[in-house]
Amino acid sequence: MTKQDVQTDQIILEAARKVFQRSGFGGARMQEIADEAGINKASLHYYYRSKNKLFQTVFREDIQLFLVPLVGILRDPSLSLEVRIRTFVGSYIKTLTENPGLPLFIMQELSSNPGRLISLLEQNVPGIGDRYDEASAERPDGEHGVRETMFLGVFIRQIRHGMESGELNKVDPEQYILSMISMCVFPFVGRPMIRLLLGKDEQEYRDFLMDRESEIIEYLLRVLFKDYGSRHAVS
Amino acid sequence: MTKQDVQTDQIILEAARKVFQRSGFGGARMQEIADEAGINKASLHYYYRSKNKLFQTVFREDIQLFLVPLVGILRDPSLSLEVRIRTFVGSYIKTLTENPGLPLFIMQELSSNPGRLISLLEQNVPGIGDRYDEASAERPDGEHGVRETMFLGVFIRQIRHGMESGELNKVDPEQYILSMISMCVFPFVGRPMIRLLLGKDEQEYRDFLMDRESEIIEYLLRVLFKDYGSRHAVS
DNA sequence: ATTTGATTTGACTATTTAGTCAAACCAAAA
DNA sequence: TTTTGGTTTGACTAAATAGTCAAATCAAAT
Repeated sequence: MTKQDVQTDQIILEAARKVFQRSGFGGARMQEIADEAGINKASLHYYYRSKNKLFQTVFREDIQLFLVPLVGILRDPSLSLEVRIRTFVGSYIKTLTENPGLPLFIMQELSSNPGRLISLLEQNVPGIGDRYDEASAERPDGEHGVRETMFLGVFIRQIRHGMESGELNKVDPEQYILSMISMCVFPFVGRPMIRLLLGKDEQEYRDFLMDRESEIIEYLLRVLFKDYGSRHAVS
Repeated sequence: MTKQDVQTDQIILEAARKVFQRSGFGGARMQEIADEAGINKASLHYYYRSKNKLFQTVFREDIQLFLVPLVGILRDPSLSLEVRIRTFVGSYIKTLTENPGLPLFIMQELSSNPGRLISLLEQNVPGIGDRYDEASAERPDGEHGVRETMFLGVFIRQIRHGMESGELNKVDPEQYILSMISMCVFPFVGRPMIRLLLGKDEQEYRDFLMDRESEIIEYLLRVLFKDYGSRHAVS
């Protein structure tokens, strides 16, 4: 019957996100989440039956946010290779700047419970976890070698083509993608350590991250495109 | 009086390392550590007074292990730029292959408690945390701009020199270092997610990581050295 | 004003968990 | 064999924590 301006369940969700990201599932306390949301612990349970349920809701949203650039940009068949790289890096840096705690949280929870990701993704993309599970060696022939193309197939084929046509330097496409993701994500995962190593305060590090997008793109294109040096003559 | 073949405190330490790495400080249970070590929980407290004490011991060792390549190789004044890069990547990949859970654990704990790193390092390198602490803006002049050279100064100066002499492409040295570290470390931090994205099982991913060292070095040199293309003509 | 149904709360319970302790154990020295 | 001092253990305590519940509150509809 009652309707508030700002929905309580959304406030709770944001509070929970904050606390879970700071302390992980095991370290998070329901009381802490209630305090952060400015409500009673009993109310917390009124909205989300249990800690597990609350966590699942937060985590499901987070993982989706994290995967959007991957499934969206990397699979879009309309993009040229260079534009795809530029767009991906730009979009990922943007997402992560807006949600700095996201990747570490996801990595941590995935690491302590890898099955969680599988079951979450299975709901959207049936069969994706097949090769992940150690035990499931059996699979009908004919599907072999297709699995890896689920998310990244378009991108990988594009790189292979460019290599065959002689336009690109020789690289392992999977290694290349991993490097791309690494350079985007790690600065957020390793923030405190990097800050210390580079001797930067919070503001300096934010500025540093602002410059990062173009720097990464530069590396990626220089590594991949044979003619990059001549296209962008370096002083 | 009694001395065992394998020291109990070492067994405990390894068990604790395993559990802490899996669940973090907050999520770890003393009972779980005791089980993992095959001893009674009371014995656990006999050897390490408290959970905090045990954690500190584990974390101190881990952070040291993680920083060895950084402070060792990156600061060694005797190495040429190319050898430094090659050695660093090789050494880091090796360390992380032997301790796959290390970086995620460190990143997580550092993130939920950044002060911990400072106080640990202060013991060895007094003054290192000065710029880290938001509040400490005041510092005697003359020391400014020297702070970042604490760990990375040798490396950064070497890159600057090469750029001035025209041997190297223009890059931001700090961004370059971050990219190098990112490409080494992230594959271990994001293991479960990358495995899923690339559709690899554990064995395949291990093989994939074995090839990574040379691939990263290739990227790094190609980005940095102007003549890399001609030195290593790519078919 | 009264009713109604959703929401909020303080007080409660049950369980988990870090940490303690006295007694038992054990291997070597006397 | 007895003693000694480090080690191990089961049983315990105190504190923290997830989850419950009946009563109070509140805002809108009648």
